[in-house]
Amino acid sequence: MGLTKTEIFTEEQNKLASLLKAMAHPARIAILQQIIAANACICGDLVEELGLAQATISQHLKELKNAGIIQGTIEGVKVCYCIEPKAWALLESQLGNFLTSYKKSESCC
Amino acid sequence: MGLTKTEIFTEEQNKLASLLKAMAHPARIAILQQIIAANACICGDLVEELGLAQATISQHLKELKNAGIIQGTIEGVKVCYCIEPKAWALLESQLGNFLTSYKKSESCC
DNA sequence: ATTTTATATCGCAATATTACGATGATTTAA
DNA sequence: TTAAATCATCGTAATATTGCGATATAAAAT
Repeated sequence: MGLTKTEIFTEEQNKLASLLKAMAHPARIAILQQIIAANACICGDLVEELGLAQATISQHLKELKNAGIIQGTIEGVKVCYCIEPKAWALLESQLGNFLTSYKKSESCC
Repeated sequence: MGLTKTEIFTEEQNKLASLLKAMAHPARIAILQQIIAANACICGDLVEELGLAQATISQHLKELKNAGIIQGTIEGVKVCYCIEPKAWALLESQLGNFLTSYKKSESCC
């Protein structure tokens, strides 16, 4: 085996899982934080900021792109990355709903 | 290789990543939703609700437990699972901070 | 004591992830 | 045209994940 049975879950569950999966790595969290902190497109100075090889960073960026969380535009020799506002909004709403759906109750272990 | 270089990231980045990773699977999202929807401990009727084998569900529950997101208490023959309020609160605050740190700006691609 | 019920663990096969060196592609500079 | 800079992709090794049957464990019922 080794492959997730996506058929048995809802569209929403699968989508949320894939967004979370894309973020579920410290390097990718760091990348997103840098992009957000720059408050603009970041032209991959990420290799120097993080301590990972260029190929590795590129791969992480690809995963974030595939998940639709970021987008990259070619700017001369460089490529500028920024947050995809739609995906981020989806994440905020879906995750927000999910997280706030739990209310601490006393009738529990 | 194949193993994450946790040393080069902050404690917070690693912690958030591990929490996200634990949730980043449709089955585990479904499990959490069921636990939350029950608004109480759920005594593993999960095997019938989801379409996965008992061994698989047990494994997913273990991962959620290892991440500290849920806790299980033995109740006779059954085991009752519920959300770990502390972990959930951490998730809400950390993820909340992270998600709201991005403000859609126009100076972007 | 034995059986039933509910859950956990083991072992395995298939696949996915992580990391990186090497190489390729593309645009600007010389 | 050639060289430099920047990023993507390929190939590969190490490790992790997913799923499940088989089996183990432990409490309750008989």
